[in-house]
Amino acid sequence: MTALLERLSGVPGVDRGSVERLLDTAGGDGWDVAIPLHRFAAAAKRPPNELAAELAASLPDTPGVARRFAVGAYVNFEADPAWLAERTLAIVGARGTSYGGGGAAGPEVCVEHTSANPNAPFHIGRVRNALIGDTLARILRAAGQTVTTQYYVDDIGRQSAMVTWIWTQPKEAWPPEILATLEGADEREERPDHYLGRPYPAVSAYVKTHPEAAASLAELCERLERGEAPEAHRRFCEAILGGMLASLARVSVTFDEFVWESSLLHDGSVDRVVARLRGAPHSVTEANGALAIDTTVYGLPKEDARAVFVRGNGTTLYPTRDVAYHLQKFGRFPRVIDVLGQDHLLHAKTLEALLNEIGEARRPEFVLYQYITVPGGGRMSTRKGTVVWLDTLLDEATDRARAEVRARHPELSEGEAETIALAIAAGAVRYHIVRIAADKSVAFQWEEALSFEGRSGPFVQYAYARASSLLRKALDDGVAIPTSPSGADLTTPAERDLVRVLARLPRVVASAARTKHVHTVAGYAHDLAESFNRFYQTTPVLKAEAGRDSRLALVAGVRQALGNTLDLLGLVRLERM
RNA sequence: GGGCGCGUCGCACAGCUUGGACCAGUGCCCCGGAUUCCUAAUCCGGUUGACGUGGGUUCAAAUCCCACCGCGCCCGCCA
Repeated sequence: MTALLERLSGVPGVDRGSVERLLDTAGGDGWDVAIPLHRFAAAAKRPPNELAAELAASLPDTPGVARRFAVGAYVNFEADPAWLAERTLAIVGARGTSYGGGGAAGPEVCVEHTSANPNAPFHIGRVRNALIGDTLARILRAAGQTVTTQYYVDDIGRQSAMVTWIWTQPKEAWPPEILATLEGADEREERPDHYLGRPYPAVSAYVKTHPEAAASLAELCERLERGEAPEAHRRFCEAILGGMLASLARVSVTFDEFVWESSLLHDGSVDRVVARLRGAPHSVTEANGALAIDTTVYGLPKEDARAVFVRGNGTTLYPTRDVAYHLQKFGRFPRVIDVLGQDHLLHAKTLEALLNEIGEARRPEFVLYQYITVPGGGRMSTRKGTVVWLDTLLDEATDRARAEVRARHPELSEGEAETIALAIAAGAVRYHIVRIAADKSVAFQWEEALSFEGRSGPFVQYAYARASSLLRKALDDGVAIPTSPSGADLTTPAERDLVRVLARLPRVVASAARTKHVHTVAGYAHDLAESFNRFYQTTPVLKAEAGRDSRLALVAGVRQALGNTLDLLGLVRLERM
């Protein structure tokens, strides 16, 4: 390949990068790499077919390349399968759990994701943020970067204030329509996010039509901002947040740090942002005393071209506080990534404008995702009864997985079966959401989300379990797993294909880390599992008449890669299922 | 009205960043097969496509550009 590069480098208009990119072309019939020469031929003012034939004939032999030949305007290379198998398995064996990752460390990065208001349980729409963010963090870590994940807890805004507002009133004083939301609920049986979150939608609707309630809520908001929150407020926030985090823990999502919005008010950093925005180039004062930035020059799609950063009553807004939060992040991390829903796009643009206004040159990188909608279309709504709670989905998935595990493995203890069922349920849900590109909206469908077959998390987990069982059996039989196979044994179509997919993992991880497209890793996981299943189905290993050791080594390598891929996706490795 | 995103078999997705073996790949569904043998949550075979529409650039377009159509979200002194 190097020789090819050198030959082409003599051609005017050809740069090394454009040749290297072509090397990722997928393998086809009889070839592993195909280089189209049209563009080089054009630069050299030669017919492409002629150039291809000449190069194919004149390139020096390269280790690992079994054959090269010209077809039309393409030069094709066929890898030596034995060489590829030995080399790939040697690398997998040497890298172990870090196979697929590595690379340059890069700057320390902060990934902020989820940051859902502590006012209600997670529904599966909200959880998309957490799963994209958590998976991205895993991929970046695997790629060699130092990652800190942060959850920004909004304990200042109206959402969390509504919870405190209603719960600090005696129940006798609750409006009937709000009280009704507690019907049939038992505080001792429901987690705090579910129980305390019950009245929220009703409260939200109520204050829209009852001015005195709205005024009372506004007063509470002001108190929160002044640092005069009722003692119970933090308790409610923590209780609900705790419940929400318990949901996320079921799908293996955890956080390194939590940043409470109130802390930015109390340490004066929000005040400093306000002071800097006051003196900003496009700062304006509105009639009622509110402070804003005239965003005309930024072309934001806002009708009045105003980004208000202090209300008429002197309190601040979410964008103002978010500037303070980002300055804090910039102070600690050279690189900052925010995972945001599509509805926050304008906020992201506003944030950039505000940062520009205070002369801050650094910017966060945004990962935007589209919503998960309900089958009939539209967002999930508690009032319309179209909400699917993460916990409900996981419970149902666990029930189904449990039944399947018990049917397959009656010998397992209840505890073992439960552990496996939980892992399968979580795997199905995680995979189902993260397999789709972030910029696609998803119409949620129960049966799809609960599928354990085909392109699913359990499919990948199953392939891993099969590989594990096979190796376990080998060890039980006293067969050692060899570390260096003979590639010459691994030449059936199923083996060659499996080796090729196995060898692809490092490129997949590097690409996913660069583009922040986490779904590509899910796609790869399926490809590898599928390729392994095909091999498994068609190729005897333990009972192989010849080449058993090499096949065992291949299985060990694939198991390693499958396991690493499961880690990247946050799916539990199961040794049996 | 303005901004952003999406539009690929019946359904759900991949491929688009970096045009090239894509006369387009995967899963589900449907039909037919495979288990004396390492887990059948598997595998094999079959059926299914105007890549939203129209134009442009190019030797070459699902991929890049323009327009239009459809869908989603946003355009708050909410977050």
